[in-house]
Amino acid sequence: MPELPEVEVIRQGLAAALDGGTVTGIHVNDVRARKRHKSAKSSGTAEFLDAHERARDFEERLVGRTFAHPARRGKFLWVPLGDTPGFALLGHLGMSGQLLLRTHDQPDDRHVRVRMWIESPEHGELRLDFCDQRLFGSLALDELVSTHDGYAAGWGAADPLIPSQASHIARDPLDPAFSDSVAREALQRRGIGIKQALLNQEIMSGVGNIYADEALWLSRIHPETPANLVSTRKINELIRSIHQVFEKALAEGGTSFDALYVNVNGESGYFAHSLNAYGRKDKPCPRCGTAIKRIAFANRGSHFCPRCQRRQ
DNA sequence: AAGTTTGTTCAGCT
DNA sequence: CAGCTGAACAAACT
Repeated sequence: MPELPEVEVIRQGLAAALDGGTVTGIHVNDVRARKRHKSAKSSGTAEFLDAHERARDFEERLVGRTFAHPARRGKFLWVPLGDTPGFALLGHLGMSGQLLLRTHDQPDDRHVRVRMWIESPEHGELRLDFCDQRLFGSLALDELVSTHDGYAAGWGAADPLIPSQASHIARDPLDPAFSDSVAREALQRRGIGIKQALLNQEIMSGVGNIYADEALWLSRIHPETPANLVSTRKINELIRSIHQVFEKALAEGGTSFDALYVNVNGESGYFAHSLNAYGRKDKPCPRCGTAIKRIAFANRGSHFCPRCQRRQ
């Protein structure tokens, strides 16, 4: 369940260890963990063989390569290859993915799907383990393409180059090149519920189910209000609320952080935050005391205060 | 033991 | 083509 703040904490944690580091070895334990990786070569007919062939292609093309500085847009994280311009290791954590930095002698964590051995100029010999219980996350070696607006691709990115698989993702509210008016107009063009629009990463990125509920609670908007019926004033307030929940979570996530032990996962991260709406069904609204309501909406649970957040 | 939960992509509509 | 809906993916929970 990592959303933008959790992914950003991981990016910051990986930066010192990976920047300038060389991949001395790599092993894909579970071929499903890199389903985003598209082989450069044409592949076999059987899906099973195809997956293994692509896993081998991933290993072969990454071993011996050197990493540059990690970057992020929304929930997508990538590490450009310093010695192979135009390519980056791309990762998405899905719902349960973790990128763990370990020393060579540390015991295995659960669900290690891909392991890389790294020689880091700062920290010496390390392991980078991609762990994922539910396998919705994935790694890939991806090609870098130009950003649509010509600005640097995201946080940590120096160049206007973004992995092809993340190029359709909209900028997130913490991105220096994020535009409030572009995001507002994109939201107001849609007839779908405002919450559903927030979860669409092509309109604005980084927001998942939890922070969507929190930001809507903060700005007192009912999740099912059609996006095009939310006033400009309210949309502006909503964008400010998203900023606020992101910054707060980022500040909290960043404090308990150790460069050699990147272990930020959804669960422990969110537990540390004080949530006002998400997961608080039947508990009192911290603002007015009314019981928080939970509804199933677009195949997700939505939590809101029926008094503060009135339906339009 | 079937249902719930989560983010993204894609097929298939209007 | 743009916008939208629903299915699919995986596995640990209850």
